[in-house]
Amino acid sequence: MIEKTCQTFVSDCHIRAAAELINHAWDPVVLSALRLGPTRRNALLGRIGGISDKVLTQSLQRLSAGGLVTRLSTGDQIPRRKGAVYQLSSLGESFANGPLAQLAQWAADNQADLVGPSS
Amino acid sequence: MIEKTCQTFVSDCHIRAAAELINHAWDPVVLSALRLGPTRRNALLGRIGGISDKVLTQSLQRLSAGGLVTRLSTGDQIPRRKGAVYQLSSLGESFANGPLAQLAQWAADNQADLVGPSS
DNA sequence: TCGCATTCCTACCAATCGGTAGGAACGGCT
DNA sequence: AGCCGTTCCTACCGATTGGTAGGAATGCGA
Repeated sequence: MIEKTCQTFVSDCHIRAAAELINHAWDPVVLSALRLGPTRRNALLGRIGGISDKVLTQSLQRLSAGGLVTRLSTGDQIPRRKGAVYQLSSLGESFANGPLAQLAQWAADNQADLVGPSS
Repeated sequence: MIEKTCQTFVSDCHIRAAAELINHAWDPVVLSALRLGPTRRNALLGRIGGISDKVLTQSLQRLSAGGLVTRLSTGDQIPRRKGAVYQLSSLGESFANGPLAQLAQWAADNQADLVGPSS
């Protein structure tokens, strides 16, 4: 999908690559929440208000597969462990502290001018 | 939806507001394409490869409703005019040249480390 | 006046996303 | 051993997204 669209509009085809990282509603929020440091799943559920159990799991899986988030199994690699901890990878950190932080900053600055669908 | 989730994780709830602007796959691409200047609909269709007619229309409507894009009716306000031209509003320009450009830049810099779903 | 390109809309359709509900595997505690 | 909290999965559901196809309205040129 990406390769094909890159034949035109070459200079900005990176936008599509980056957009896929944040195309899911909760992914940016999860990444932002992880900026506060390594966090357990359940702590994320509480810190992020309104996210459902399943979606958080899927989001973490997506972000892990994309290399933005690392799962620290406290003991071994067996899933469904209790003490699993998620943290930003170096790539995820550069993303969350870079463009994502800029995005949030811009939204904060232009809050008054934003016409959200729910306001 | 936003108001409720903002009760927790307040400092970064702006991320959700900003995320809604780019939650649709093609919106960031359209905004990027408009950075090159006021463009007619059909020119956008050609410049952006792979986007469908309907989706571009919807994207432009969304972005216009959000105040990021302005539609310049060459003559009057009647829709379905031939010479309609779209351009970034000042808000859209600050968004496209700010966080969106940063996003693209980051994606270009980290291109090698990105594991896209289609690669 | 007759096409023709352009803009935009309206069905449909498949795929996906987020949500709820229920349950399974694992660890910790008593 | 028994119970509970945590992590994660599955099955279903409604809503939304993006795509295709077809058509309507407008303006332009032959």
